[in-house]
Amino acid sequence: MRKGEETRNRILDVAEAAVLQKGFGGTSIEELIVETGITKSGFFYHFKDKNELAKALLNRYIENDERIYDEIFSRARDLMDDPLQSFLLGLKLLSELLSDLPNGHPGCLVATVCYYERLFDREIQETNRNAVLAWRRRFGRMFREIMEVYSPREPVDVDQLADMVSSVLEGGIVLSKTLKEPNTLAEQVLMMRTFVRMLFLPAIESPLVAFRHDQTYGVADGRHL
Amino acid sequence: MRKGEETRNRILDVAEAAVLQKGFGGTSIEELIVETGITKSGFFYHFKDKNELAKALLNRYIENDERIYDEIFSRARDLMDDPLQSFLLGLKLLSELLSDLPNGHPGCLVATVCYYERLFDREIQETNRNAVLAWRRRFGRMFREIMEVYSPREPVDVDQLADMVSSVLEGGIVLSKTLKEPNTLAEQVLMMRTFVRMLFLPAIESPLVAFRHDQTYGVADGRHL
DNA sequence: TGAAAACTGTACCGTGGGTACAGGAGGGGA
DNA sequence: TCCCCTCCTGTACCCACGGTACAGTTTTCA
Repeated sequence: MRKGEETRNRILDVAEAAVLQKGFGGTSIEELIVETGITKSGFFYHFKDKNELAKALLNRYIENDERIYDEIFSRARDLMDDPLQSFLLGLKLLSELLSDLPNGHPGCLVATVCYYERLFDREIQETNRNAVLAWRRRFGRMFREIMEVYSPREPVDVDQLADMVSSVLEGGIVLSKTLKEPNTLAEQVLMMRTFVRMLFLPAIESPLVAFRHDQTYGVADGRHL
Repeated sequence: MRKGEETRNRILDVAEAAVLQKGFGGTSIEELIVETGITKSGFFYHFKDKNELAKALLNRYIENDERIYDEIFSRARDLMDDPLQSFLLGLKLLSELLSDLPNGHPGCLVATVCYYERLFDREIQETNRNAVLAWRRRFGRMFREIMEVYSPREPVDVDQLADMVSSVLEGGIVLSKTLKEPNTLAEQVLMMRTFVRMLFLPAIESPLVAFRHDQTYGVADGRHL
């Protein structure tokens, strides 16, 4: 029971690293069992086929991903009361976490599955879709909270704004990996942060601001940091 | 000569569609020759191995990609003299082109290669890297032109800003494909457009703008965190 | 100590990537 | 007319890999 879980996780660890580098099709079960130090029979004891492995891999990845976002943004929430400042801090923390990764971000399994879709069953595709929708809900929720206090400088759709966070992350990973510039991803997150800050905070703080906006409480909150 | 080119292109067409749906590892030469209506020997007459196919595929894709951007942004340049307005129009045209794709964007080969890197030789990885660098140069050039006329509301690094256009495109493709929402990609491009507009255009057009700008620039910017 | 869990070992099958090579159709130039 | 070159087809074969089947062995833990 205990032992089984452990071996299973070791396989998943090895598989995840391999899949993110070579894709599912490029990762052979053979190499996984060699690196894990298990036999072929042992492998198929844990996963009845490659699709089953993919399913477990994706679910584990998504859970872990969610956990990380939970931690970061709840920590940011603890440090900042204002929803905007808290979100901005969250993006900062995220970018720091990303730039601390020694070899850069290894890649996103959601993207890997996206570019491999046809070979998986519907269940995996649905899981993947739900993961992206969860991001949308997560960031959407945060932006809605922000909008209860601040009004955006330009009209934006909350879901589209939330999606942009995901886009920049996914795209940043692709750029970072392709360019072999580990820092590019973190920089992109900070660019997104700039966008959000600019969207909700008035650029200049001066008494004149009050004349521009009906509501000025956002200004006061934004100033003290 | 003529005939050979034609067959070769037919193979590439079939291969591109397949690879974008299933990745390189998930695409078998067998299916390509069936769909192209050619024999295995015929296939290997044109491409000595799968790596060679990938190389041709990627080069063709990148060329085509560059051509599309050239067309869009040079058309925008013809219609608008101002570099900012021209760029904003370009993004609008791009988003329209993307939302006109009947089944959504089929996927980006650069991303596919990125998530498959280890199985290709250095040459392909370099080609891919150069493609992303070309995007950076392209958009960077445009932003530099813009900055000769407009000053950004917040300090930004030109390359990072240029990369963000690529990020949003790549990420938007992933989201769009995964969610099976063809329009999401076009919406993301428009969000990027909003960002650029907000960054360079003053939000409110009133005599106060000029006044505020000189006086208090920088107070609101990133001192926090 | 005994049953269930967690494997190992062996043998086998089909598919796919890839090689080798012989040969044929068709067009274009000498 | 002939020949050569391009563009293929056909056949045969090799190995790697995914996957199945199943018998046997060790480890764990209740």
